[in-house]
Amino acid sequence: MRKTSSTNFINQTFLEEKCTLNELINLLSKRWLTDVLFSIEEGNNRFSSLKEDVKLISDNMLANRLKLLEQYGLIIRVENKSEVPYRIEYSLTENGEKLSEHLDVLCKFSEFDLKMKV
Amino acid sequence: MRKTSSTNFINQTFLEEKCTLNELINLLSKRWLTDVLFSIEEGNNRFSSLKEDVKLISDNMLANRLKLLEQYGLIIRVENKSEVPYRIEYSLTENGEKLSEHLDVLCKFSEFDLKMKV
DNA sequence: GCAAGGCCTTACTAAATTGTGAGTAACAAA
DNA sequence: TTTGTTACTCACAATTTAGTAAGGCCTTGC
Repeated sequence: MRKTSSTNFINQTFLEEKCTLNELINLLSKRWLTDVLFSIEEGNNRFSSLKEDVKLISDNMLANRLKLLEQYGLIIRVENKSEVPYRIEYSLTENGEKLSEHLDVLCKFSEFDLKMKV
Repeated sequence: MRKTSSTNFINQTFLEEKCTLNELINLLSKRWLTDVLFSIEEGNNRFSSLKEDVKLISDNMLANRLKLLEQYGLIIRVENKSEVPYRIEYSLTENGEKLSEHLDVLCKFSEFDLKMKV
């Protein structure tokens, strides 16, 4: 739970209200989040296959990042409770795909142009 | 100082090595950093004018973000010690401008397409 | 000589994020 | 009836990041 009276919170809110880019970057900066997004895009559409594909991620983090991605409308979660065995599928929304394309561009930039830290 | 033996550090390193995008996002996610970049782009090229323009930022943070931006080759710092009064100027590098353009695109995406948190 | 302005640095504290380990609910197969 | 699978949840500890307050160094103006 965040402490809404802290300077930390106030400053973040100030920046997010000034420009939505700050909110997007805040989201993207959550560890594993973009990796989960890309993994879903590559066809890993179940909790278990994501966990296998995104190496080193914990259950806790995976569940949390999936929830965030869903809240922001970047992925959708579909329950197939009738199926046996019990099965839930994730897939990118249109916005999720758009974002992924933007990230590809940024990725190329970082790969070829950004001078990395020493 | 970071503790290089922690899982936290190991995981971050793993992700950055897997894809440089993660390193870029880590950089961008430092609070105030993109705002400082944009402020320099808009012509605020001195410590004091940046401090005035990027509201609520502290000296400490501003100095740190300037250092980071310089390390990553996104801005350059020029000392004009001969000038009176003593004067230091910051400006974007070519890469800094490229990045700024990429961020503009992302900003539009976040503004028009991203569903924000409730 | 002393205060003021510009550009930081440092030590410290507060708060946020990430990781760990255990546990849950629903269903099925042995 | 115990065990296994899938998809999580929760409390807590470890780590990292951000903010605060004070001070330092250099130059100029009075």
